Order: sequence, then structure tokens, then C-alpha cells
Amino acid sequence: MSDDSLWAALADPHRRAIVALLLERPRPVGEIVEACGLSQPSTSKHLRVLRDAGLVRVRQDAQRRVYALDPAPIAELDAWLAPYRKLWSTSLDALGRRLDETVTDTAAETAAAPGESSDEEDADTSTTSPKD
Amino acid sequence: MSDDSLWAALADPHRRAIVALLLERPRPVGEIVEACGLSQPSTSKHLRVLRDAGLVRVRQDAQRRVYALDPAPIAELDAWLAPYRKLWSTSLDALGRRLDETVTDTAAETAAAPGESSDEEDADTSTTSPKD
DNA sequence: CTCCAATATGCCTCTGCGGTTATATGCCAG
DNA sequence: CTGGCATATAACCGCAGAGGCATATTGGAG
Repeated sequence: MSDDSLWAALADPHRRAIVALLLERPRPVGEIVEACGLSQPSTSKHLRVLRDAGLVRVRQDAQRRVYALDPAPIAELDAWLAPYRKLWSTSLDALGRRLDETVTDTAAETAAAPGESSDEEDADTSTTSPKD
Repeated sequence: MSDDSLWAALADPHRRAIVALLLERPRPVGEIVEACGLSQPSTSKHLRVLRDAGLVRVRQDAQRRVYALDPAPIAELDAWLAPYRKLWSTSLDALGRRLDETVTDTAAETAAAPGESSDEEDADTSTTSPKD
């Protein structure tokens, strides 16, 4: 499935930033404008795209419009990458070893020890937080 | 980190189709061209984008170039939506109640609301909040 | 060496997206 | 009713991206 509008909406880094903002708590537009440093109309357009993709919902509070995150589409994303998840659970270590061997940027003597590196501190693929 | 090129690469439905194709098994370019119904140069450009995003790698076999999927960036995606995953897995009902309270554009069927007005969202910073 | 097959790359066009400025709409206060 | 605030929309511009055609490049066959 993987709705095209969902991917298109999340393709923009500003919109991902907005989604990350709304992950913490619902916010009115003015707060979002101030946070992502864009002009108000531009932010409003981004919010419209997110709304059309179903990623956010609006609650009208007087003149303010409070946007809140709707996790359902992101669950769709999760469902999309479900088939891929088994890939890195099975063969990621072997492949990661190859990649780690390829990179070897400023490592001291990591390459000298074949297959006994028990605690590697890089482990970058898990500590990522949705921040732009 | 949520690399922009990764999202940009997956934003295109053709490229997602290619990724899905390579999920089954590695394939040479000709096969991908035939599968996604585009011209060969266009497909080659898409493959270049996927390559630059690190999503695929190439193995040269005579004149053929066999493309294979690299699951690591998709793992990055998984890490990105990790903070959101708890939204629909743990507090789905509570959040759903809040969403039910929100007024959407199509306020057709959500007319009858029982008497309750104390609306003050509780900030849940207990999660791994993606700081700005 | 020459030819062919497979793929990548260079132009060109065109559509769409993101941004800005100006304006419309809606809601509350006075 | 009128003014002001908060937000959405419209009109417009610039640019990046996606598609096609023609061509360069590379590796193998004869």
C-alpha cells in the first residue's frame, strides 16, 4: 500500500520536524511557526500537507488551531518496513561487519582483531532520535 | 540523524517499487527496467538515487550490474519511527480519546459529544522526547 | 580489432514543490 | 458593529526532480 501522500509528506525535513514537535505534545500554529523558523503561510501549507496525509488533526480553540499527531499513518509506515525488518535482524551483523571494515575511519587498531570485538561503542543505528 | 537523502529516495513510488523488488532477491538492471515499466535511463537514474542514499549496492557481473538491497538505511527508518511506535502500541485508547475530541474538517459524524470540557493536555515527557 | 550487449550519463522539457508577499476568513473583545 | 489577532488561502516565482532521447562507456564475444 504505502500511501504516496504519506511518503510525500514525510519527505520534507520541515514536516518531519513538525511531526517530531507534535510528538511531544499538541501545539497551536504559532508555536510551530516559531519552532521551525519558517514564515506563517509556509508553515500553514506544510500543516495542510500533513493534514491531507492524515498525519495530524486539528482542534479549534478560539482563534487558535491546535494541531495534534495522529499515529495511525506512522503505523502504516511501520507496516511497510515490516518485511525489511527481518533483513537486518538476520544479516545485519555480517553486513555491518563488512561495512565497518570498509569505513575504518579513525579507528586505532580495530582491524587487527578478527571477530572478537565484543563491545563496539558505535552502534549508531539505534540511538537515532527524530531530530532535524 | 534521519538522513534527508534516505527520505527523498523513498519518496518516489517507483523507487519504493524497486526497493520492494530487491527485497525478494538481487536483480540486474534489465530486470528492474522491465518490472517497473520505465525507460532504461530513467530506471538507471532511480538506481543512482537509491545508491547515493545507501539503499542498494551493486555487484558487477560481466556487463550486467546486479543490484541488491542494503537494509541498514531502512533500519535507520525503523529507528526514526521508534518514538512514535509507542504511541499506537501503549496509549492508543487515551490518545484516541483525545483525537475524538479534536474537531476535524469533516465534522459530520462526530456531532454528539457528552458533557465534558476540561481540556488541558498533560505533557508526557516521559518518553524519549526528540529535543529540538 | 571490431562489434554488440548492458548500463550510465548528458541535455532538454515540464511538472510540482517550497518559499514569499498580499489578502481573505473566522473568532473574540470592546 | 468594528477592530484586531490567529490562521488559511491565492497569486506568483525559482528551482529541483522526473521523464524521454541520444550518446558515451565498459566488458565480452568473435
